[in-house]
Amino acid sequence: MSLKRIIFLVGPTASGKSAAAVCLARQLGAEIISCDSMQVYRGMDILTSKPSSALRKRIPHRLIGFLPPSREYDVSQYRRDALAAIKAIFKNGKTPLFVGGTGLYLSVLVDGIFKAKPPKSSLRNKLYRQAEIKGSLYLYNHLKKIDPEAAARIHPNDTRRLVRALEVFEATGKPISELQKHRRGLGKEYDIRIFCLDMTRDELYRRIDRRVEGMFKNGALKEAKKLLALKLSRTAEVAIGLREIKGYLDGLYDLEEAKRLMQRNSRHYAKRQLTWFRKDKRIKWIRIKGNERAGDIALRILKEIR
RNA sequence: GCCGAGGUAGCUCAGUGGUAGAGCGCGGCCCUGAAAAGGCCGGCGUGGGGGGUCCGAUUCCCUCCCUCGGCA
Repeated sequence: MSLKRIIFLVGPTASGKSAAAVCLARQLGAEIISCDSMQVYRGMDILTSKPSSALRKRIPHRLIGFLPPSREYDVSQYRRDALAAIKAIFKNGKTPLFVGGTGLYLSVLVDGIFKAKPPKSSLRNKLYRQAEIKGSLYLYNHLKKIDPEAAARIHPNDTRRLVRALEVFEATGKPISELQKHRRGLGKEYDIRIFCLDMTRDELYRRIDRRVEGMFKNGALKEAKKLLALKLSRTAEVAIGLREIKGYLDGLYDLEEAKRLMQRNSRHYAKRQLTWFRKDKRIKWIRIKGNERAGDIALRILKEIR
């Protein structure tokens, strides 16, 4: 018996995933599941370039805009929700097609995550306070004693990961490096195909600049104002665009500068995404030329699948 | 045309008689419960062109070119 198939279409921001995905989904008889840490939030539409309602009418999309931006959300919850979505799609007799640019979400699905209880904010806060008072090196040296393997992989300045490793140890009594070895992802049970859209850096950066330009024409400022008035979750509040526009609203610089910063930060983000995808050798790269149309891109991917 | 200031990294600029830095940009990388986050690494350079002095010039001298101010 052959394994059921799950397709992933990933790529840096502004590479044209959404449109290509809908074309591909039609050809495949697939339904789309978003693989994006920001598009889960309601009311963050322009800033996250959610697929248009026209696209979403053509093919069902899941895990988009279903959470208030005040709600905390993380990889583990995403995994749970994504697995449920996969189940539902198979039940419909369709193929799940994941589309998005959040590399961590992708690998947690494919490679799994170790089981753990949700982090306790009291413990986490305590560790951050320690880092602030005694410096992250203090945390690092502590980690080195209890989990040298993890310490070897984490840089002494990477407070976030140091805190996570220590918090896991305090909560479970086991080193995180040990727990991380026990992961089980979709890769074992399904036929996983991963495609990444790719183009020259110049072309990608041009698209990013254009996209940000378009966001402002479509009301990014108004959307950001509305969001900034809310109490945002830790994830939602760091969406590209919010900090930059807040600076403008606070009178630190003009709107042009806010736009420039958004473009630059999006470029940096895209670069990090590419680094992440590059190291995953399972990925099949789809090199896009000039202004290749979504339908043609989908066709090329289809050919690879069959 | 004359006077003044200046031409050094993609940009803005610092510095030195022993082949050059900083910030930003840019490039590479790490990453598994905040990931559009967080962290690490890298100077990427015919020092405007040509000539001279000197063991040695980006630095001193001459000349040409260019830019910006002022006077015409």
